[in-house]
Amino acid sequence: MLNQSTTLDLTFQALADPARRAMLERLSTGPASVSELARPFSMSMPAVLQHLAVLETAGLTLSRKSGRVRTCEINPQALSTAQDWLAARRAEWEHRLDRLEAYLIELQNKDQGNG
Amino acid sequence: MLNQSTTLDLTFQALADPARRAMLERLSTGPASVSELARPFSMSMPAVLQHLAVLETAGLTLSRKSGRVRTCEINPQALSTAQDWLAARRAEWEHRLDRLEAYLIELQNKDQGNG
DNA sequence: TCTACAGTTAAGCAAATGCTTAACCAATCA
DNA sequence: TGATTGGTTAAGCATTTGCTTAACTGTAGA
Repeated sequence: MLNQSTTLDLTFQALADPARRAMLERLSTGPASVSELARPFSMSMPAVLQHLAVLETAGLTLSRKSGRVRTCEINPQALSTAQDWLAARRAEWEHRLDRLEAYLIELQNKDQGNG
Repeated sequence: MLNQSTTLDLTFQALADPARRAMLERLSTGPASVSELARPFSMSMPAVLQHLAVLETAGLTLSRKSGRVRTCEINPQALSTAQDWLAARRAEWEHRLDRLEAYLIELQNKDQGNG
């Protein structure tokens, strides 16, 4: 098991490329072979393989080879680490904004009391 | 307004670096100056500036300069684009798994009927 | 068996990243 | 006014990334 920081590095890095996100979008509707994943792109096969390796290393996809066909699919546990991190950041600053708002309302009420 | 793909590229790319994530974590608890953000790192000032530029270009942070101090803060609208994309992917393949499960249960019931 | 298909490996290259040092500007403060 | 603080710019450099072409392996079908 890799540490949290490295997992996030690999995950966000993998998601930072439009070709890799397109592949993930395709895979999120069901498994696909390497050449099926390659089809929408005007990119050499080795380039596609490299993108798939990035996704798999990040733990976002899984693949198995049967005969001469390699079938790729989404790793069901994936994405959640990234989602969790984003949700945590969001929760923190929303909490802060809530407190700020509460403080400003409190100030306003005091002002009215003094007016 | 940039197109969706470019926004996602910049956002995920920005989030792919542990130093930038640490800065965002700090900022999610409230605004901070550049040198305050730099303090936890053994990194030159220009390096910190570059990380902050990446965050700001991705729209994840905002900053304003007053006197000689630049104050940075989270851009409240940020993160949501990334979160939305992740949530959509997740919804798609969970939907697919649900259908697969339903199909398998159906098969099982038919088998029992035939047994 | 021979041929085509699906995938893989290796080598190389241009551009992008993440960092450094050095020099510099502008706002405070003694 | 002169030193210090906070930030900025420019230039350079090693590494990584994303791609290419060329050569190759293993499987399947005629």
